Amino acid sequence: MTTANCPGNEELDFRLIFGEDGQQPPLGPADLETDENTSFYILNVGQPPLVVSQSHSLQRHGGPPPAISPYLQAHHKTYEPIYELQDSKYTPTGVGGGGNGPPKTFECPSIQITSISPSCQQEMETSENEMRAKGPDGDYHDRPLSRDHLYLPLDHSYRDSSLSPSPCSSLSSRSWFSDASSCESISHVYDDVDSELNEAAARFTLGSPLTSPGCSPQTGPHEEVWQQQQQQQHHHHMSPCHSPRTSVTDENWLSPRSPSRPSSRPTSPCGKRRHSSADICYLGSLSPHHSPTATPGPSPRGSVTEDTWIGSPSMGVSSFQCCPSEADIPSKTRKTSQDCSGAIQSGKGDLGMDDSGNVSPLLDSPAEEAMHGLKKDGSGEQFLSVPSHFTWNKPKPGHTPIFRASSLPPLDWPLPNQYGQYELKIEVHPKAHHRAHYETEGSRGAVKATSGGHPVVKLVGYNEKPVNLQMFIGTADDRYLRPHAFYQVHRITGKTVATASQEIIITSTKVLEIPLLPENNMSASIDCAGILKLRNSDIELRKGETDIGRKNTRVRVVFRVHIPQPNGKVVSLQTVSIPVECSQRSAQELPQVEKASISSCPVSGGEEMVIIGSNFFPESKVIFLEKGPDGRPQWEVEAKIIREKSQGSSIMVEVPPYHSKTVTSAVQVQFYVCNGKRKRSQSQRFTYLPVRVKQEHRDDLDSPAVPPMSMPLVHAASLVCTQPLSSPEHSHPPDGLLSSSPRGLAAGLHPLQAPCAPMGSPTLPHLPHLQAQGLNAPPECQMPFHPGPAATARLSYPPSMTFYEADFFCGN
DNA sequence: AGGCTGGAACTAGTA
DNA sequence: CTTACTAGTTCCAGC
Repeated sequence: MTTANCPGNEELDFRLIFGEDGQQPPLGPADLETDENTSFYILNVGQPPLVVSQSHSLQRHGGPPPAISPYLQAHHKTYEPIYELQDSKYTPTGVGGGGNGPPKTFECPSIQITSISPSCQQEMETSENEMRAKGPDGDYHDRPLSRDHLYLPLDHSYRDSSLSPSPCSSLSSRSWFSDASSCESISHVYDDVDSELNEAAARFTLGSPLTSPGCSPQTGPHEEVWQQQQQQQHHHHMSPCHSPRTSVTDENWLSPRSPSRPSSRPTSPCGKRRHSSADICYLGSLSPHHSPTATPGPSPRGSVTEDTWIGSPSMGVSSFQCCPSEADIPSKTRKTSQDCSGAIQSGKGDLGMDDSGNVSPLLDSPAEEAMHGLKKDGSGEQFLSVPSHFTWNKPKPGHTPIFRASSLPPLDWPLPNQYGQYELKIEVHPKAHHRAHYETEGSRGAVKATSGGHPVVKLVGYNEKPVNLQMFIGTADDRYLRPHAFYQVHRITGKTVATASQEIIITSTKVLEIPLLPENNMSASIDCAGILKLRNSDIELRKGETDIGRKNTRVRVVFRVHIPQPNGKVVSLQTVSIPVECSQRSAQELPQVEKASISSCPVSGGEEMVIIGSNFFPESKVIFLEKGPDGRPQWEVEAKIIREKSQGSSIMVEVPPYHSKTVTSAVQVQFYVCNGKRKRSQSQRFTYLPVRVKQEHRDDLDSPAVPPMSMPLVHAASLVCTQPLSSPEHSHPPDGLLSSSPRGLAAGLHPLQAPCAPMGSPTLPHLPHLQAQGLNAPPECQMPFHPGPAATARLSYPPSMTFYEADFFCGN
């Protein structure tokens, strides 16, 4: 969807599409309130409440419509056709569809392009013919596709195509999206569907996956759903497209690759596909033998069946994203951010498009922009960034995490980890390294904890009945937390796995659902979740994908729960793990900072700071830097390493003096450990304090009220004076700044005086987006948070020295 | 036999 | 244009 640099393509003028300023059109999903009064998912209200068919393909093959989780359904944001059960309970409805009367969905804010690249026309015609061939009885409408409309990918087309069994897909979504349609129609539809929403909410409460499969053997909607989900999985296993390596697992089924690819190493001996035009010009082809993505050949893994391709939610859009122009080339490899400030660089992240294309929360604060800028600075990686004036609506600070059961928040929607008496906490965090496996590999096992066990997640404050813990793989960059484009959670099964789980797809992201049972104290050991790496080339070729895969190998594990409330609504909480490095190479080579002894010091510098981490070598350097608004370093200095007090897992440095001694407020800078060119740790935040703040800060640091095991994070102290709290949406603090104890902040306390709340604790309900950025600290500091005893002993650190968790700021 | 691991070969892309 | 390097992906072998 990147259009800024599409010579062969007609440029999209988003200002025209979304109105001036890039504002989204009225009633765009993200624009809708999420409170009790409205739903930002109104677009899906027309969907069948409980069971919907998942994919075109399944239907096309005459198979029964597999069930999907109500969660899944609820998450289907719907720029999609309405489906009706195949057994004549449901058939696609929508404009031109088999339904009589108007569709009960809302037109999405799809982007329409008023021309089509000639190079794609032929394929378009082919596709069109196929579409027509389906006829009204099929999933497609006989209404010819409008060539005058190019439906850009809603987002994550790869995942949409490959992952989602969602009914949302689809071809019909194009037809359904009438030429004449617009969001204007929402208003009159909404009234009609409101009651349906309520109904769906009621059903959710009764029959949602909140009831785990392992729970009471009651029959009912939930059990039905579970069974249907099992059937669904079974169905996929019965897919005609089997992997030569393994059976068709969910993973395979979710694979983006076309079944027609002859080899898992499709092109070069190493399977690297080139971004050739031949690969690129796939658009418009709806042939089941042609991947909607650029993958030219079949996958031996049989990853994606014809069914999944056809039924993929993005088919309705991505396959018609014509124009094999530069837009098809991995846009991340282009350094455009500087050049096209006037043009919109689109894509999931940058435009704030969420998984299904919804305009989603986009953090657009100055700080956020600064963070965007930070990326540009990287040596070699220049990420497309969002011009500051293209800021979509985002969740309003202060939103409560209360949602209708039928309109659960998108996966990239910020959620607190605590609300009221509820708290979702990660009691044991995953290890900082987990080598993800490729599709061409076997599983590399479940994510483990440092202790050797597995991550443990617990829901505190609710013990009434089972709820499902959702888990997915999120990003770990400096932008807002969202599903990771290049990694998916992978369900691990086997005798070594004790925790039940099931996979569902939520807007093209694989989500593992794990029951939290009262008998287990609403706690679960996550021994059933591995991480699958998707090939960068597959992802980057997606339309609309702006995340770059290269060196984007860090993830965070995201956990969510939706706690049912008596009123039929749910409280949605989310917590995220520490960043997890998933690359073999990176894990071996990149230095990693786990914690530091101090988070700040006076501008005069000179204090000793011990950095604890891994992959520290004698040649390692510690660099302090400050970046300007454009993300470029304005000040950079190497800290003096005290070699005699450094060793393998720790480095002691002398904090260099700040370049200006006259600052009147705290200054946020960064430091990182560098093992050489391109071998940097993640940047860590550090704060230089003006003199007047110093004493106060030191007092706090020395305060015995701060228990070693529950130490606020490194940057906590920096929050004191740097960011106004009154309007975080307007003065978005940098990520690290978000991590201070909201509890303390909310209470007006110095962060270090506050109890140790997880970073981003929802006790600051007006800062939900902060937590969503994923920089909340390990709630209970499972990481070695206390002063490392060994290190302390060996290196004779001051007894009072306390280490602060690295905040894993990714501002490289 | 199959899953899990660690290691490394190999290649495309980049500097 | 060539070369060296980097990082991603695949394969192999062992447990």
